[in-house]
Amino acid sequence: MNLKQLSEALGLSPTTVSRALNGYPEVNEDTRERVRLAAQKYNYKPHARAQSLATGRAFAIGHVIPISTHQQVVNPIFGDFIAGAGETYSTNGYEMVLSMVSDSDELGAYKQIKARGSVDGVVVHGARSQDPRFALLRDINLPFVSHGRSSGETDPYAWVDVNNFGAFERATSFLLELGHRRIALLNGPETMDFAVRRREGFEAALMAHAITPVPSLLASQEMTETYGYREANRMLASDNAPTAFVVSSFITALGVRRAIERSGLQMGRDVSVVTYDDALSYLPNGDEVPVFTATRSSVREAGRIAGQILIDLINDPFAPPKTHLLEAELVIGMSTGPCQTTPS
Amino acid sequence: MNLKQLSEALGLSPTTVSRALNGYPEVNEDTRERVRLAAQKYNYKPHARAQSLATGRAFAIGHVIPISTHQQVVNPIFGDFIAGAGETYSTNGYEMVLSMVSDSDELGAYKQIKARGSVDGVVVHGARSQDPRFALLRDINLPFVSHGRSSGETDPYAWVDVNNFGAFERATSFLLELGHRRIALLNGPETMDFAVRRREGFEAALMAHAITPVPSLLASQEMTETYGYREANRMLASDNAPTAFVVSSFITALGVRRAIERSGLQMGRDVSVVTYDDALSYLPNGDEVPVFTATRSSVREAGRIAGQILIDLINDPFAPPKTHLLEAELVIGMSTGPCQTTPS
DNA sequence: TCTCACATCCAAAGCGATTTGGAAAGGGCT
DNA sequence: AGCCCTTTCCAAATCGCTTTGGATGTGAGA
Repeated sequence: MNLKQLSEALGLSPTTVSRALNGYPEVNEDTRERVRLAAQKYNYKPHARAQSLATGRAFAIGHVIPISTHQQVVNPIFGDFIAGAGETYSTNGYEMVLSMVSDSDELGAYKQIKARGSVDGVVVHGARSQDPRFALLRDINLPFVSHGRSSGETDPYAWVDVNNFGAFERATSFLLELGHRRIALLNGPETMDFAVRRREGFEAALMAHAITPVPSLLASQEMTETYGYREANRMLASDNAPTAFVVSSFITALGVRRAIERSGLQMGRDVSVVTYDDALSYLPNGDEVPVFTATRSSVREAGRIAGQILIDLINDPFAPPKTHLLEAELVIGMSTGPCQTTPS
Repeated sequence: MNLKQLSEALGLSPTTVSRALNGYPEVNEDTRERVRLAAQKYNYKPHARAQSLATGRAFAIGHVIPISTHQQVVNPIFGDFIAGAGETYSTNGYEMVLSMVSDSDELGAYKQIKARGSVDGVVVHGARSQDPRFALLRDINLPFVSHGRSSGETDPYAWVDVNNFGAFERATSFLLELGHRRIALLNGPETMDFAVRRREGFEAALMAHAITPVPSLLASQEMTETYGYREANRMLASDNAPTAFVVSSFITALGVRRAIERSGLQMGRDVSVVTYDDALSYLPNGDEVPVFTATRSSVREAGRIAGQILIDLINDPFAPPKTHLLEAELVIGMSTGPCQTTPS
């Protein structure tokens, strides 16, 4: 059933039917109601492609997901993020189109998306410190919102981000107050902007206690479970092992816990762990009482907000781009306790 | 730059330019080359929406991701699956459009997608045993491929699946051969077709050793980490605790390991675990030597194959629908060993 | 009665591609 | 030359919608 057929069935012109359904004022309310009922009865839905050709708007938003060319790792937070964004889209009548692209030809992917005209805007995933994508997107005039900030950027742009600096400063301070002095950081890859901010927050907290960070207690890699296991093992076996870990990802923290237990130690008593928790739906942090002490912020919520900011931007391209800084909350779990060893 | 502008720049008609680019024979090879070069020079890409309006094909494939209304869990395998499908799409010039929809109005989502004409076909995620989606999709004439089979279906349909029965029969047999007799199964929700097949494989192996399954050693829920922890804890604390676990998901297996270690036992020595492993990119099963003994099949590969099957089906709707059964391999890790306790 | 404003509806022209049905030019044959 | 067949190109219709610019009818005011 298309518009023409529907209009014939109603004895009206396509113009009137279109206007009735789109809420234009120049149509009688009785007629509008009649049209509405008929549309429902015949399950008429405007053909999206035709509609977008006529309006010049795609009513779709693109997500370009970079996949690291070498490691081929799909970021686990991605599912929950787009679930959040998807909620926003569906309530606003938008579709979501996805491109998985190896990060080497990501820029080309944006150009192509723009030329093909299949989306009204894009969400930039995994902002890096000096990120060439921002300049490109401005250049080709494609509205965007970024998940994560990019420190290199001077011009304003729309973003959603977590206060990574604050979260890691707080997590580290919490451990310091428990008496820990040798604290390790298992960070994400520092090509990512968020990872840089997290390290800075970590270091700021140490500095405030007059402690200089030890390079051997810093790691920065793709955040897998085995990464946590391997690095924690290495550090725990070293000469002066850390008494506490700050970890950038829940999954990596699972690996850290495995290493701790493999060493015959007990997490929370012998070694403390604070992890960042994206609140992934399939990785809840325990039931009533949290397993890990964690700085937590829902990535799904971030997705919801990002979607809304982008839609607002598309509707009003000349408004100043909105930004949203989420604060991570510190939840106390069973993975932290006072430092046992007397500081040397 | 659109087709008309490009044709004017070339001094040709839009018709000829279109034909040149689409490989039609009625155009001189020299002209074709000239057109090609100009298209490249101006970075001309056909406008996807216009193209699909004219051809009646969207060159896009839909994925409807059901989110369990109550628990709001996004299936973790989803990211890797669509990464695989995405590879196939991009090499074939297709886009991927995603809808996250709460499973209560999933059927409506398909109807809407069809009416809006934004995709040429859909991938059905998470096939259930009696699954109403198949009838609906046939009814509205929307090509589809299913990830997972549906036992209720009698008519042929396209699918990709893992030999779940075989994988769990094999895993269970492996444990039986190690001397285990009290074996627990932590399964996924048995509304899912794959979960039913897995239990059947598990039971078949037990039966072959003349063992009747014990209800208290069976669990069937959403496959989170805490689920594994909770259920394993409960079972290990019970009167006659299992000496081995068969687990339906890597993430759940992490919870099982946590429970084992919390009980002061050692995995692989005191209690054995075999898990199903979807080979998620961010959850590798150890480095060189696998942590878990596992039946493994890459869900990303499944995504690749599903995408190809669907595209083939779209190109030739009257061909018999293709199917693909993946075999899971059994990899031996450190989580299994001979049964220590003498059978009672 | 005539005029004007307003409410209500419609015909036709886009949007940017593909595709049908020729038209024009060139070459081979009688 | 005259005819026909190829080769090479093009004008115009089409896909399903929106939107511009009227057209028609009605009632109020003069």
